[in-house]
Amino acid sequence: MIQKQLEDILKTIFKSCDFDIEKVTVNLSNRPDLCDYQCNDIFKLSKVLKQSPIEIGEKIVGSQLDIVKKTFKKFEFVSPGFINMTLSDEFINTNLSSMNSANKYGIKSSQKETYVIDYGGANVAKPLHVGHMRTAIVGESVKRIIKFMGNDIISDIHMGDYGLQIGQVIYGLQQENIDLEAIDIKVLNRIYPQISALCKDNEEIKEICANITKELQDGNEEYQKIWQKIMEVSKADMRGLYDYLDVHFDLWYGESDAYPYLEPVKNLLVSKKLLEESQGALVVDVKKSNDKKELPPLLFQKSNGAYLYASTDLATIYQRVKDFKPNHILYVVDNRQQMHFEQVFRVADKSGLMNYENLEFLGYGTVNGEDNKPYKTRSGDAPSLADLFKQTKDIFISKREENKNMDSKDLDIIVNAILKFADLYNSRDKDYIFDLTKFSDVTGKTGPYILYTYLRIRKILRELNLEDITLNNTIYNEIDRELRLKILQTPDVIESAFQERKPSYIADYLYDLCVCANSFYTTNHILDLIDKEKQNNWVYVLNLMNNIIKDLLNLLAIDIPSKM
RNA sequence: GCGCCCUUAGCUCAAUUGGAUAGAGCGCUAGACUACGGAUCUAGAGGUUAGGGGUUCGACUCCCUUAGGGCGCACCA
Repeated sequence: MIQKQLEDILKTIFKSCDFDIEKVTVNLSNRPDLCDYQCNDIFKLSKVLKQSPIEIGEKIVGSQLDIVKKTFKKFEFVSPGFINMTLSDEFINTNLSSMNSANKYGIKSSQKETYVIDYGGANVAKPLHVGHMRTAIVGESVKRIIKFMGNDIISDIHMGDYGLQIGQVIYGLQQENIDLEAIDIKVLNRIYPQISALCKDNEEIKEICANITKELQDGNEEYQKIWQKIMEVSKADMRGLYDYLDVHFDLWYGESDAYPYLEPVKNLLVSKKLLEESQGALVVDVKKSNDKKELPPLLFQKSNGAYLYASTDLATIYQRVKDFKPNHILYVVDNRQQMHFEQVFRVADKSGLMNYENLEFLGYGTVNGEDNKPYKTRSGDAPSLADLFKQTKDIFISKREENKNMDSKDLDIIVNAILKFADLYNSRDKDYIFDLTKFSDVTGKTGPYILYTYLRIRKILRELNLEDITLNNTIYNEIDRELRLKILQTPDVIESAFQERKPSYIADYLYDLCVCANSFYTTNHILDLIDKEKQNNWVYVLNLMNNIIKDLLNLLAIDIPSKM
């Protein structure tokens, strides 16, 4: 919240110079050699006031207010229109200690709101792959960030559990005469790809599978029994994988849970006169006059009476509104579904279910291999998550002889750190290249590097008594100052990660913080310091920093091993 | 064909949403310790931000255009 504080201070100064301005923006400096923070609003102000930037700037910088002396070591105007701010030691340290004593580093949650977040999106009876890992990792982090900001958030895995793939699997099971009791995850993982491939070039079988699906949805008892069993087996398997990733859902709902709400939604659409018939199907028009390209209508009900993805998504919104009255619903889904959600959101808005702006599409990019195509194993399949975890572990172990003797729990934590940090430091909405060897390195921008930094600092802190440590107003050297300034950014970083729904801001910042920490560590010895006051101050700062690292890692759902 | 997204150092990515000299990691080169954990740190080289035009005090960022790539275009999810 440093930026906000500085903005308020600047506003006061502007006012005292008779420059009445509604909003002042302060940014982190992009010239750290010149200043810590900067304000670029003079240009805008000069346009409004029709005065030269220099005139305005000089006047502001010349302000004799007490707060200026207190806050800044240097407060300068630089042509053509920058206000450069270098913070005073007092200001830095005061803020550090209030961060240390405040709950959540002094972040004030705005008004508390209720969110529903939809991520995971696993399909029952289909093996999970890297794509599912991405939504799980991103979604879990976004969820934790929103919760950290003081909101209520309900997470829903929203499984694909009632679609065509179920019909396909039931068909496959019947073909092979597999008993209910014999259905296990191995069978499912084998059958789905088999039948799915078969359907691609056999219309007849596809038709049969579609019919089975329809009958299942209509309540066919035999199919319901098989479906129950598939659900049971599949969910148990998913749970294992998600637990390993430390990803947890409040609700394990799926499409099937939305079925009871299809009728009410249909009635709603009818009452609003939105439903039209088109080629035997029921659709909702979603065109807008300013669309560059005509958006196809949302297909609500097939000509054979069956419901689709879009219809259950609407029904799910209906259900969520009824159960939780959320202010926001967030969807962490593949970028390729953008158009689908655009249709759904428009219909939700038109029908009065939920406002368009409160439905957020958080698309994520594809996980690609080194050829820049979706990540596949050498055999050409999408690798299963379980295999991926094992492979990551093996690669990490192979990095160093000592790793062979590591505690297996610690190894699992590190595997998580490797995969999550690599995923999250990339922008959510962009594709990224999946390179396990690189990700599991301990040097460079990786999860292990962060963990290593944390652990070596912790080692020092454990040697010392942390009670009664205090902070005075001294900053001892350049790297010390750099570290303290870096730490001050924490609340601003969390805030913007929340606003943009971008965990990558946190991952990026964590890395910067650790670089600072390591640099500090090599320059300044602590344990053998004779100057106890200095030691006391540094321990205070490092302790605060490590608490921050731990909390930020937690926002990325990354845990800390006992040692590495 | 139409629409959306992308193209930044050899490779993988940033750039606080229009600000100053475009930053990191890997790789490469050269350094620093009898180690509070060297799985570290300090330097250096490396760029016409795909090409061209425009908007303005100022453009990787906005607009137009050309080229290349990815994705999507109603009875799958």
